[in-house]
Amino acid sequence: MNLPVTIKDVARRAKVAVSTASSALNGRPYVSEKTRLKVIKAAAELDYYPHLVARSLARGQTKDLGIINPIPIEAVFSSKFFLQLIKGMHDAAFKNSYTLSLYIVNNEEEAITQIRSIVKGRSADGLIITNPTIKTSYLMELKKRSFPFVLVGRPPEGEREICYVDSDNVMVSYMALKYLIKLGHTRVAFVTGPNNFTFCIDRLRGYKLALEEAGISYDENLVLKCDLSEIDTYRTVFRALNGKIKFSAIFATSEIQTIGTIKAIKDKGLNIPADIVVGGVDFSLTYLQPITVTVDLHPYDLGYLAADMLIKNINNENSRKTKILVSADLIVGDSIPVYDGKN
Amino acid sequence: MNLPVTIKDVARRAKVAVSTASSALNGRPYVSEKTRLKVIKAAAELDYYPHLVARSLARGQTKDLGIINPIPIEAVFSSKFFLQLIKGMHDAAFKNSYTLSLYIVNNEEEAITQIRSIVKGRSADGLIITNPTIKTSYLMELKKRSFPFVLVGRPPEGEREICYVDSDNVMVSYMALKYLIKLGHTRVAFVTGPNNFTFCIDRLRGYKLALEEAGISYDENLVLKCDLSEIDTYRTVFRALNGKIKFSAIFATSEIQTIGTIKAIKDKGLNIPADIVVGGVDFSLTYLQPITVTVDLHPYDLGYLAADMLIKNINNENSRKTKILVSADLIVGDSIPVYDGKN
DNA sequence: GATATAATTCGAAACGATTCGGGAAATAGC
DNA sequence: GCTATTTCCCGAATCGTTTCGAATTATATC
Repeated sequence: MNLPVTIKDVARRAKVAVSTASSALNGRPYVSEKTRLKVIKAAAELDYYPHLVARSLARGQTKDLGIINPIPIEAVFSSKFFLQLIKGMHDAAFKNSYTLSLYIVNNEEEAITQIRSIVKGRSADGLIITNPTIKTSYLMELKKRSFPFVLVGRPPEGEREICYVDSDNVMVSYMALKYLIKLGHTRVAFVTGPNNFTFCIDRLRGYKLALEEAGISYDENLVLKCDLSEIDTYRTVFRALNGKIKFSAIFATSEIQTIGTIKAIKDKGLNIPADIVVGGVDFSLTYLQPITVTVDLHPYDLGYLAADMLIKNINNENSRKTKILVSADLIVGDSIPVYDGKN
Repeated sequence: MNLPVTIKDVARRAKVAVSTASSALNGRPYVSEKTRLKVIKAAAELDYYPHLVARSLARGQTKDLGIINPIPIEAVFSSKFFLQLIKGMHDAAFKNSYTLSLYIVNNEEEAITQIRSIVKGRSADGLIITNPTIKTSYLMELKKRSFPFVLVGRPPEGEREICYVDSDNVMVSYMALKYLIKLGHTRVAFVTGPNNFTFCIDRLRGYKLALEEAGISYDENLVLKCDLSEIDTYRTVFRALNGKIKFSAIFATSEIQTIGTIKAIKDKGLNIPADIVVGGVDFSLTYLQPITVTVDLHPYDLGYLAADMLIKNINNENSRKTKILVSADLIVGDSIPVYDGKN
């Protein structure tokens, strides 16, 4: 009992051909108003809903966008940045009647397998890849198959004609550093991630640039490299605070790292900003600890624009635009927003 | 150019029928070793990969599990609980060659629409619904269509024969409260969520039970209800700390609420546990503030078991088991684990 | 009222796999 | 060496849509 009702049943009940029923339900032209109503009525009476898989096969598109994040999810999942990024993507997708599939993978290797399966199995119409690294193999493959995809983050050096949405990452740290330097800090620790992430490369570049411009010599010891997780950041910063390299300010280059940094400082028993001045990225005052300066990357916009760009690509209305930079905003201490879950 | 290669191409190249090629590639019996190798070779040479949508249609199954969380994602997305829950589901799904689709919705209404689309459009083989509320309409619908689904959380009172995986939520708060009472606290504030979530109902029950057993009278004013977000918890607790109702300990009934609670206390300038004793759920010491007692719900297990149960349901090997309770563990202060991203 | 044109409707062929049933070929049994 | 089984392979049907072109009907034109 309770057999699934197909468009055939609808057609039969409305006494029209299957093709007519299909046209009627999809609002295509050349269907008289009379039969359209007849079909719609029949469909409603039967509680008909199209079989999405069958539709995908027939139309040659899934109306689904895949999201792949090739780094451990714990390094990303608990951040407001990622949350807002996803929300932005969701809204853009939803507006265009696309669905979002967030694929869970544990590392880059799994990500590559997953990408291959999606592309070759055609289970999504396009792909958004967040946190791209400098690895190019899978990008090449996507390009070769001309499968639509968009990066959130800059592609590896040398890769041309790859669509991406990114912050101007050089600018991000440049702005923040410039501000900290203006406040008189000459020794600013720089917390960042591994060098295979393009955004880490760029932000280090911005850091150096600001120092250079201010005539401050670059001290490699001030660069604290850790993986992108909160716990590793926490440990690294804690260790640095106990070390002999001194600094009066510290700047962390991602939301999660900012949080890890703050926690390390507090656990060390230091006061912010009395003992040490903190700068961060995407840090929002849900509560607690104000910091001196933060950079807002507008993750919602990044996500929205990425999904939107991808959809345009899929529909070949890309207008040749292959790159979108979302400008970041410097936010000084007392105007750091309270995060309340809204965008 | 670069036309997608189908099984037809493989069959042609291997000089066999399409059906034979299919059987060979799917490892079915009654294919001679010779032709099997021939087909596999041809497939490899052509870099063949099955069209997943077509396969789904033919097989009548998508091999995909949908996950729906009918509350705002910000109330869940940034928690380690949810992260581990998802990881558990992923691992169980992966092991059984299922894929996971995490649907992003903003509220219960959107969730219901989404569920309907998935069920009627048959775009997943089963559904995991987290954080179920007492609303029953969509559960009825799922049941009526006999669509496989599993709740993470207890179904609404009175709903029979619904599969679910849950903690023993009465026990969760009962245990914690009992411990706090043993420490001498008679006035314990209880931070919880709205009464339309089954787990909130149960945990309040456990709270009352522990009080009753200890002969402490229940004071409604000590129950701090807020929505499940960190910010609302923060505000509610902060307000309570400023109010005239006094309490020596406070227990928060979810990870996010625990965090919000701690932050409020610290911002209020109080010391934990000197000024106030804190108990929480799923709180892990990534850093910072030790608390007196926490309850570990084992979210990874919850997720794993939920996905596993769902898959069994889909394959009709459910062995009549409709309910799994994962027992929670009480963890006292100095043994609260450091969260490092592992399970 | 015949013809040209436009509006509808329909049947059939896709989409790319899987699966069922039947025949051909190989093996087994005696 | 003949029949009875297996084993193997194939063609055709199927999954539930959409879409293309042909066929039909209605409307417009003169």
